[in-house]
Amino acid sequence: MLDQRLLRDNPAQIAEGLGRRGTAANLDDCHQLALETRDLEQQRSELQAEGNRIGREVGELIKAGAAPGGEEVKLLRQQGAQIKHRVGEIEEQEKGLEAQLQHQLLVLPNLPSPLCPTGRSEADNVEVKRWGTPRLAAEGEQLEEHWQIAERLGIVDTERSVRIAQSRFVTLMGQGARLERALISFMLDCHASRGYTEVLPPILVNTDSLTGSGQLPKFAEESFRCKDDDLWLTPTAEVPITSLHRGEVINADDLPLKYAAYTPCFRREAGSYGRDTRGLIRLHQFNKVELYWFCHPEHSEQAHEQLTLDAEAILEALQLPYRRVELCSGDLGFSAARTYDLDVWLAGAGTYREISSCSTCGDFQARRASIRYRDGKHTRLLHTLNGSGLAVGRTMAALLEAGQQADGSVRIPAALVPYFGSAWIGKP
RNA sequence: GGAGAGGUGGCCGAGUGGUCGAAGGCGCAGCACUGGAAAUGCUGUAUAGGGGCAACUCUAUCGAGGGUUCGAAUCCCUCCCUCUCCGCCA
Repeated sequence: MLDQRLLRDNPAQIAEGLGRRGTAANLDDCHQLALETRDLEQQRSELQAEGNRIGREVGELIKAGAAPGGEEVKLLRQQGAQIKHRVGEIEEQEKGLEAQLQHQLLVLPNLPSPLCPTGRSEADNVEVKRWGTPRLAAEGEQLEEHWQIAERLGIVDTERSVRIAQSRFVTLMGQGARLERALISFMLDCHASRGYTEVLPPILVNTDSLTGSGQLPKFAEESFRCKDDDLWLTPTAEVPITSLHRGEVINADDLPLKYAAYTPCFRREAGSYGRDTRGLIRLHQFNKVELYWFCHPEHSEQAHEQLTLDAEAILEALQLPYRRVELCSGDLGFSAARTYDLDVWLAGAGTYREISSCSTCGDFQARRASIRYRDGKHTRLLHTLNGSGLAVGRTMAALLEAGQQADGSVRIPAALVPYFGSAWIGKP
């Protein structure tokens, strides 16, 4: 959520930031609302001060021996009642405006960081780094896509998953299931050794949690909902982890807090009909290990670099070639101020594919979720950062395509062997 | 699901209508004492919002919302949450 004070004092700055995102918003309305709300608050608090004074006076008079029913007291009572009435009226107005303002603010996205390159769409994103050598088909070699490999090896059952649930769900079988589990453990261990605290949070989350991280109110149609319970299936561990400290004040000395959380993630993928219909790329349910930092505002830029490096460490350990792309202002997610996407090389498909998205959200989520740190006498909003480390299904896809052999088997990278228990899948 | 108890400041805990944002204690910070420390003493120590260059000041907040009253932590209503016991259950 954006700062109300900034909205009152400098709406032009907000307009400029939203403009860079390509978001057109009726800020005039919003700005006006913020000013009116403040004015009403002023009026109200003056009246309340007057009312408090009268109340105190009545108390003193009675204590000093005045008759509780006497003229003097009676007059004050009438005044008090009058003020109370007016306060009530103003409060009602104020509540209405406040609700409107809140509603408008909650659907405004974060402002891009000054460091974020300006651009309109994906096409304007900036590649900042490449690692590894993408595997290309050798002469006469036909590289398969991961879903072909998986089907052939019998490690993913798509058809029966439709029976169990519906399309865009998969069931992993045998070595497929084992590989997924191995990847999760491997990633968590890796991050733990780099200073992250492992977290296994609830994956049903309440409305406040989704609002805190920015998924609600604007993107309700993206999440699965248990409508009898005010609970939703979490679309990413970012949601429960943000709320892990919702409403808290954290000692500056304890920052940064670094968490690595494995959760299944659930997304309705509304409006993606026909895209990535095969394989492990786009599912209603998928596994992800998420990295999350709560940090001091002064350190968040550096933290963003570090978090991204920590995600990249997994790709490098698995010897998966990737590129790092900085998203332009027009391609940023709702809560992000700045984002690096990591795209892994899919050898069979012959393309780079997003496998991680590492964002700094500045104080945007912290304001929504009221997460502050104590710095001496003051409490201030801290900064939150998140990034996939990594999306597990897509990692498996990349591994299958990268490790495929002429004999139809798949070679497993050395780092994963202790977890997977074998260096091969489907070795005859 | 059934029965009961309870929600007050960082924590413990007092407070049943009137200068109560809230006694007391613990914790924490500063100062004094000390060669240094402990112990002791003194002082300070919530959050949010508004106004002010600032000192400061006003308002709100005792789980949440509503009501009674000139005045509510305290009385009334509704809701939420936590804990204990029983039942069921991985």
